[in-house]
Amino acid sequence: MTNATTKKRPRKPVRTAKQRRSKETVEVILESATRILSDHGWAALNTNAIAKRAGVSVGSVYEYFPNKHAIIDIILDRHLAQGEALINHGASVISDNPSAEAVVQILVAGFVGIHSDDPKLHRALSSDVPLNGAQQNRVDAVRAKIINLTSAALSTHVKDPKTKATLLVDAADALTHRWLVDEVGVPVSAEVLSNELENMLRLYVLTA
Amino acid sequence: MTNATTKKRPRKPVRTAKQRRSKETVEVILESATRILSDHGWAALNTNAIAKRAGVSVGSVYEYFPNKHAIIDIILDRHLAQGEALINHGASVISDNPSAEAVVQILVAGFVGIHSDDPKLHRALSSDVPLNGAQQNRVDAVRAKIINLTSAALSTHVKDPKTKATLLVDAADALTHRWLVDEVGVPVSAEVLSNELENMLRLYVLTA
Amino acid sequence: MTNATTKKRPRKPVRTAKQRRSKETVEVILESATRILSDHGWAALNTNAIAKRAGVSVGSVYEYFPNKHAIIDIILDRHLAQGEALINHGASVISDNPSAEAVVQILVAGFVGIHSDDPKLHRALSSDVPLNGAQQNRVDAVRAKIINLTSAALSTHVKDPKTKATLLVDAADALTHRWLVDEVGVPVSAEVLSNELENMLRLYVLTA
Amino acid sequence: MTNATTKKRPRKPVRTAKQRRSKETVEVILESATRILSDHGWAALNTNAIAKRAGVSVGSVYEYFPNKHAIIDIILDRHLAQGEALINHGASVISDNPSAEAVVQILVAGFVGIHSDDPKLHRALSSDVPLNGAQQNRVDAVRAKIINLTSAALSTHVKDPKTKATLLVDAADALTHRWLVDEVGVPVSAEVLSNELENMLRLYVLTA
DNA sequence: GATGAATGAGCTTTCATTCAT
DNA sequence: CATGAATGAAAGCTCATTCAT
Repeated sequence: MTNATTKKRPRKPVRTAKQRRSKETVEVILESATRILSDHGWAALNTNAIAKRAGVSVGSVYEYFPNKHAIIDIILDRHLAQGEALINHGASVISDNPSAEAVVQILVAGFVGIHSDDPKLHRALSSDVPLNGAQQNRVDAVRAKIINLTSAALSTHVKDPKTKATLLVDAADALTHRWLVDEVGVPVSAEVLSNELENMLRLYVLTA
Repeated sequence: MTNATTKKRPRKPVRTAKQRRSKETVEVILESATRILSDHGWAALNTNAIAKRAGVSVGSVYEYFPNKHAIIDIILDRHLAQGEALINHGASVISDNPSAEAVVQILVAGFVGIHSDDPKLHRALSSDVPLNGAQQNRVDAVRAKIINLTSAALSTHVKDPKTKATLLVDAADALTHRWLVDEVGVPVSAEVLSNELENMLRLYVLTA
Repeated sequence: MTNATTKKRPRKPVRTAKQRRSKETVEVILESATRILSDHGWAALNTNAIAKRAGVSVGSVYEYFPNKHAIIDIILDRHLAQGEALINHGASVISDNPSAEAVVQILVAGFVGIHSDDPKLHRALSSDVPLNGAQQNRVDAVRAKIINLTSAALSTHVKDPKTKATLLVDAADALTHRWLVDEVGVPVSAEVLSNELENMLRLYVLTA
Repeated sequence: MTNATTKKRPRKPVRTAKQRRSKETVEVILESATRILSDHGWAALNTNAIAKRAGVSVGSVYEYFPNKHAIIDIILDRHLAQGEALINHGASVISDNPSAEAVVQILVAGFVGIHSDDPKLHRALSSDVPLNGAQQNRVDAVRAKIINLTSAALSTHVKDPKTKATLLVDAADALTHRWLVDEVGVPVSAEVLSNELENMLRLYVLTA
C-alpha cells in the first residue's frame, strides 16, 4: 500500500509471462532452423530436426508455424530486413554527400556488410533453399530498391544511370557474395578483392 | 547342328553390339535426367521419373549408375566440359593476340556462350541441384583454371595479374549469369548489360 | 482474527456459486461441441475447437470431462432424453385412447418430431459419430422401450404384437429419418411421404 | 515344333505372370482393407494397418492406389456393383411378370440379398466411412435407379407410382438393413420380420 | 480451479534402392 | 542383362491429452 508499489503498476503479469514464453519458443525454433540451415543446408532441414535442436516437440513447432515453409518465410524476412536496414543507412549517408565515388563506396561497403553477417546462412538462403514465388518476389523487390536508389544517386553524374546502377549493384552483390560467402577457390584475400572491386567500379562510374 | 551354329556366330560383333546398346541406354538415361532437370527442376528429378522418361526400367537405371547422385555427376561433368571447351578455345585465340582488350572480350563472350546454351539446365545445376563436396570441387577447379589462364594472359600487361584475373573472371561469370540465366527483375536488356560489362572490364584492365 | 473472518464467510453460498459457474462451463462446452457437430460434423470436432468455440481453455474442458468421448456421451444422452420425452408423451396420449390408429399416428408424429428438431445434429449423432458399445446400447434401449410400449398398446388389437410393433417402430423411425434428415435423392416431398407412411402403417395394423 | 505346341500359342507368359502378380497384390490390399473395415471399422483403417494385414509394405499400397481414399472408392464401387447386379436381375424378372405382388417380392428379396452378403462391410460402408460427394452421388444414383424401376413397374397398377415406389424401396432398404445388418435389439427374428415386411408392402400396394 | 503451451504417438505419403522373375 | 513390383526409412503434419504456471 506504499506509494512506491502503487507507482510501479504491475499489470497483467501472468499474460506477459506467457507471452514471453511463447515468444521464446518461437525464437528458439527460428534459431534452431537458422542454425540447421547454415550448418547443414536445406536438405537437412526437416521439422523433426528443427524441433529436436530447439529442444521442443514437433507439436510446438506447428503451434507457432502453420508449416515448414512459414519458418523459412520468417527467416528470410528477417534476413532481408537486415539487408534493407543497410540500404536505408546507405541511402541516408548518400543524401548528405551524393558524389559518385561515395555511391560506389557505400554500395561495396553495404554488400560486404550484408555478406559478412552469417555468411553461411546467406549462402543457404540464396542458393540452397528453394524459394517460392512470393519469397523470390521479396528478394527481387529489395534488389530493385537498391538499384533504384543507386540510379537516383547517379542520375546527376552520368548518362543512362539505370544501366550503370544495375551493373554496379549486381557486381557489388555478386562479387562480394562470391568472395565472402562462397569462399571457394578464391586465390586472393577477400579484403584485397573488395578494394579492387571498389576501384573498378569507381573508375567505371567516373570515366564511362 | 551345334557346330554349324557355333561357327556362324561372330563373337566380337555381338559384344560390340551390346556395348553400343549399353551406351545408348546410358545416353538415353542421361538425356532424360537432363531434360527433367532443365524442364522441371531438381525437385522433380526422381529415379522413377528418369526411368519412365527414358523409356527404360528403374532397374536398368541402377544397372548403369550406382545411384541417383552418379547421374548428376555425369551431367555436371559434361556441362563443365562444355565450359572448358570454350575456355580452351578462348585460350588459343588469346595466345595469338595476347592483348588485354582481347582477354576481356574473349572472357565476356565465353561466359555469355556458357550461359546462353541451355540456360535452364545451367540454372538448375548452379543453384538448384545440391552439389556435394567433390562436385563443388570440380566446379571450383574449372573456375581456377580460367583464372589462371586469364592471369597468365594479363601478366605482361598489368601488375598483380592474379587479383585482376579473379575480379575479371568472377565479374564476367556472375554478371552474365544473373542477366542471362536468372533474368529476374533486370530493368535493362541483357545485351546492353553485356556490352556495358565489357566496357567496364576493359577500362579496368587498361587503366588500373 | 481468524474467528472473525471465518464467521463472516457464508460457506454454502460460495460453493453454490462455484457449482453454478461449473455448471455454466459444462453447458458452454456441451453447447460448443453440439454446434460444431451439427455445423461441421464429427471430423471437425476436436477438443481444441470445442474449447475455442466455448470460450474456455482446453484445460478447462478436461477439468469437467475426462476425455473427448465423455462429451459425446452427454450430448447423446440428452438427445436420447428428448426422444424419450416424446415417447412418454405419446404413451400418455395412447393410454387415454388405445386405438391402433392412434398408435400409428402418435408413432409417426413422434418420429417426425424427433427428426425435425436439429436434424443436422441428429444426422451427426446417428451416422457420423462412431458410437462405442455402451453408447450403442443406450440407443438400442430407447428403441426397445418404444417397441415395448407400442407392442403393449397393440396387444389387445392384433395377434403377434411384438412383430408388428417392431415393424411399425422401425419403419416410422427409418423412413422419417431418411426423408427428413438425409434428404438425399428423395423425389417426393417429406410431407407427402409422411402421410403416405401413416396410411401404409394404419392399413397394416388394421388389416393384417 | 509339333502341331500341338503351335496350336497352344503360349504368348507373353512373362508379362502375364507379372500382371497376375500385380492383380494379386491389388486384391490382397483390397481384401485387407475390406476386412479391417468390416472387423474394426473406419477408425481402424489406416494405410499401415492395411499394408500389414495384406502382408505387403506401405509402398506397395501406394504403388496401386494414389491414396487411402482411392481404396475406399474401389471397395464401394464393387459393393454398389453387387447391389446393381441384384437390381438388374430383379428388373429382368419383373419384366416377365409385372404384377404389383411380384414387384414387392423381388424388392424385399433383393434387399435381403444385398444386406445378407457381408453385412458388417455393408454396415461400415453405409454408416461408418465418411463418403465424399462423388461417392455419395454414386450411392444415391443406385437408389434412384431402383426407385425408377419400381415406379415404372407399378405405373400400370397404382396412381402416384413415384410416391409409392419411394416408400416401398426405402422401407425395404431401411428395414432389411436394420434387421440384417444392425442386428441390435431386434426382439424378433430377421426372417419373420422380412416376411411381415413383405406382407405389409403387398397390402399397401394392392389396397391403397 | 483456470490456463494454454507443450507433448508425442500416430497417420499419410514419397522415393531411392533392391531383387525375384 | 532387363524388368518393375516391392521395400521401408523418413518426412510433414494432427490432435487428444498433460502439466507447469
